[in-house]
Amino acid sequence: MNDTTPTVFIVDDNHSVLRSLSRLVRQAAYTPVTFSSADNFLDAIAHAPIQPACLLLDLHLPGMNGLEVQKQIAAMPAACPIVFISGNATIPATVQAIKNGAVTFLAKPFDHDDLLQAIEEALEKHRAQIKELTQTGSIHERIASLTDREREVMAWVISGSLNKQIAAELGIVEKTVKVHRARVMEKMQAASVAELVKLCVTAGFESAKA
Amino acid sequence: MNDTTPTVFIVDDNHSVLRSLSRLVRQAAYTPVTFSSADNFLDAIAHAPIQPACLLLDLHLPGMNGLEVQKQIAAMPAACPIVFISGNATIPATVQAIKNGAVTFLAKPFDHDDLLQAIEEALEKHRAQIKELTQTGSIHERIASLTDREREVMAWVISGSLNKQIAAELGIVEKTVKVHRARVMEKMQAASVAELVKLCVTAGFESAKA
DNA sequence: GCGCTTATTGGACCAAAGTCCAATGGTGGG
DNA sequence: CCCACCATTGGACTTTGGTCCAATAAGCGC
Repeated sequence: MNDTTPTVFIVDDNHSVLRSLSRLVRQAAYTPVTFSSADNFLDAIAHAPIQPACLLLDLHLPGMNGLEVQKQIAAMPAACPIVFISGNATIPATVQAIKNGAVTFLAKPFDHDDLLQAIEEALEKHRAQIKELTQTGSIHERIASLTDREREVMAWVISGSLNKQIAAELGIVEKTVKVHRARVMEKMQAASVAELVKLCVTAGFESAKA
Repeated sequence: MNDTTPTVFIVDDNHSVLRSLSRLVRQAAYTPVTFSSADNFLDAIAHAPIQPACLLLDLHLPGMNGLEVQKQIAAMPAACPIVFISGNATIPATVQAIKNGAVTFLAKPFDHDDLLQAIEEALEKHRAQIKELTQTGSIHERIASLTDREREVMAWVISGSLNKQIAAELGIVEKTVKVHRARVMEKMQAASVAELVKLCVTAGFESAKA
């Protein structure tokens, strides 16, 4: 699993389809990994390391609908983008799939170039997703390293409150606020209030304000 | 045009379709406004006031494709959400429509409830869009009221730079930076650097940093 | 109990930011 | 030519923030 070629997961209950898709993917210099059922796939990726990948998913699967699979994958942190494939797709299903974030929906028979293009788009999307995730993840770690009091002080700081106002709000002395504030800046690795605010915005940390 | 009932634009080249859709919309307590060609519609909304609305658009139009219309509408500031309608839609067209932001894609024959639900979703989306727009619009106005120099100083301020650093960067004295800075805070109606940063973030104003 | 973390506060001090005052020079329009 | 706007700077002063030093007290796990 330590190769540099992106992984392309393929889930289809038809083995001959799996084989031909697999061959196409391999020829495009990707690493195909096939599954004949949704459950197998979900089990496999649940514990897999995060790396650029995408999923070619048949809409019609025995037992579990493709849209169901999509929903479950979307709930995972580093959810990989999905390219739907189906022989007899309906408009409503297509709409649902795309609205839920699928990269595209290919109706069989499809052009091979369309598939490769879709895969590339999906991989690019996943790369951006992973990058985003590692960044915000790092910020969340820093926020988690704060004590409750420090988080509380930070919430007031990024709301633009003065130290004395924060002190009054928390019922403590301004000096104490300064200490917490200094710890916050240190732990958050922010050199200025401006940077701190940006970190909190990208991490979705809400500011206080009574 | 000063009613409180949301407007539902309907564009279709088939007059009987227009009539029946119009009737449906009216029964749902919305105000239908019909157009038999895309050009007529585009002309009409180009100068129309901004208010909650949505568009029921036939994919197949004489002269201009529905997706083309979508593209042109998307380029407008307060673009209203689109609900596509088509009798013989293809999967690729559906994918494209949704990826470009359409609320949904209804294939004829469709359930009346589905249409009404789609309209409601589109209107809700537009309301949020308008709200967002008025907020960011107000911020953009304030940014526009700044002089070039003030904008420049603001870019450095929200990057977390100290006054003396900004001064060095712009080749001026710290005192001058203070003056510009004060003007920036006043014009931007920001009580603190934290607020200023948030305003710039929501407006998409990028911070400096060599 | 001892050590660790956390929250709290004090004092002294410096750097930075904000706020008044006032002034000069350039530029463009009426 | 005068006015309005803008960028620029100076001085004096207050407020605020940041940084050292150090200390006390509560809670918690081994």
